[in-house]
Amino acid sequence: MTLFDNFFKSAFTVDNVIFGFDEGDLKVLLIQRGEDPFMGKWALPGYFVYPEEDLDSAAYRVLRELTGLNNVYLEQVNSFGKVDRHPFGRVITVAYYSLIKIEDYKLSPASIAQKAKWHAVADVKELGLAFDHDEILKACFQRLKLVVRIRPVGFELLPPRFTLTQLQHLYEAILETDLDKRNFRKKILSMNLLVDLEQTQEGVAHRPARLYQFDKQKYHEFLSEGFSFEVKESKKKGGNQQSGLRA
Amino acid sequence: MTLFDNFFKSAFTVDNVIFGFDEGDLKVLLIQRGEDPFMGKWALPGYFVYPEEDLDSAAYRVLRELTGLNNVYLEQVNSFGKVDRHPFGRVITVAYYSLIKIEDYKLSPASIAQKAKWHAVADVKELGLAFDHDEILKACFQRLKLVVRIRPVGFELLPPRFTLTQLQHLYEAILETDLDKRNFRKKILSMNLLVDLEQTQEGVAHRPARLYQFDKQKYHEFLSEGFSFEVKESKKKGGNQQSGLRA
DNA sequence: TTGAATTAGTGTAAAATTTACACGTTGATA
DNA sequence: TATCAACGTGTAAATTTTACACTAATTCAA
Repeated sequence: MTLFDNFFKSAFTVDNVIFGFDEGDLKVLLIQRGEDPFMGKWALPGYFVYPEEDLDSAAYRVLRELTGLNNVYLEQVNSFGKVDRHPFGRVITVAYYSLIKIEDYKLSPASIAQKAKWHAVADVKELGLAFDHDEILKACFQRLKLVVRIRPVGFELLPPRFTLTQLQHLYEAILETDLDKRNFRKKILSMNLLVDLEQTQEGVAHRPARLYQFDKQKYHEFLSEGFSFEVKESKKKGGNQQSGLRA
Repeated sequence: MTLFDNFFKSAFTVDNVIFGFDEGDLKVLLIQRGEDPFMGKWALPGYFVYPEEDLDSAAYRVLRELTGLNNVYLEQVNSFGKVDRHPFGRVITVAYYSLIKIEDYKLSPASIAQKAKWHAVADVKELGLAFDHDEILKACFQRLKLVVRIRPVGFELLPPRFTLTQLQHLYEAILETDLDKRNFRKKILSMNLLVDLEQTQEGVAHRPARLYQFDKQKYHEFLSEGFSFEVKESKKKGGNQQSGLRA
């Protein structure tokens, strides 16, 4: 309550949906509120935007303080500003989502203080988050579903070495669907973004899978070329082109 | 300057990129600033968000006051909050874009007072907008390019009756590309959203084109079904599915 | 009245992409 | 050494996308 006095009638915050991937599940890092409103409830990590701070910087700050990580993928999604979304006053929040490698996450003082914990996204529906955070999570998850079709997000979410099955499970978790193994592999390998490490898993009670890593070089080429929604250039000199109209 | 005193150190605004389509060009409604900063420069219409007003409502209000229109397509895109984006203080703005039928737009007192004028989007680059409005316009235009692939935006931007060539020009303007006439028609007509009015243009100095209108019924079915990014359901009972991974 | 100008309207074949689908392989373990 | 569990692989059909060029309808000017 005290903080609000510093922020006039309305306040400006960022909330961050931090996605990770582990044990076949897409997860989100939540904190447990230690004060009213919504004491004891799970919520998205977020904080006020300082007067001399850009929005993106604020989102990075929240992420860094909680996870110790920086230089990760972070994207603004939407703003949420319903008049009554915070019971104590007018609070407008800008929602971000970020993708991190869950194994890189270490318990920080902030994460302990805020009782941060990973939750499977699928389980959060029943949990019921504080404020309008269910809605924010939904919007960010939706956005991730879009982005996964354009950007190879595995690079951001998986450990350096991974199997194709792990990658497939990641896509299945994000898209909330089953994928055909052979078609998935065909597609992914045809993108030429993966390097076959010619190593195999160890210590699994079945045929061990090959390990792959992302080709960082090609990944960045990929992003700079084909991004910003490919309208394929025609081969003709005249520049006749054709659009999908519907993907 | 006086207004800022009412809004403490930081202020929240909405800015609205109002798109229209006319004479083969995608246009945007700009106002000419009558005061500092950026006096005389063109800018996006926008205004402060009132304390008791939702963000969307504020965006609608800006749109309504300027155009007299309501019940149009309006979508939030992003927030812009760089510390120095406004020379007089911290102003965080939420950007919206809306699609209107340019022929429905009537001069309002507000549009006269603010010297509102339609500009071809292509020409705005050279114009140079106030604040970071070039960036905002770019983000909204980009978003429109995405949305046009999923949602038949012609419904929002064209007059009730139109020719297929007009529709094609609209898509070409948005996608900034040329489309093949036959392929375009094939695609559009296969969507089954158009009604052939069995009328033709009049008063044109060439073969007159057929007129079409959107089938409002099917348009709404279309939006409720296939929207929110179609992951096609498999025909199998088991639920095996296949994604594009890359549109 | 005629032909020149201008835009409308139409189909097909090749290429590329997507989809559906099943079984032998490998290594661990009991 | 047999069983278990997940790995890894190819092909054919269906669908979608792409490339491409001429005739039709109307106005206008000679």
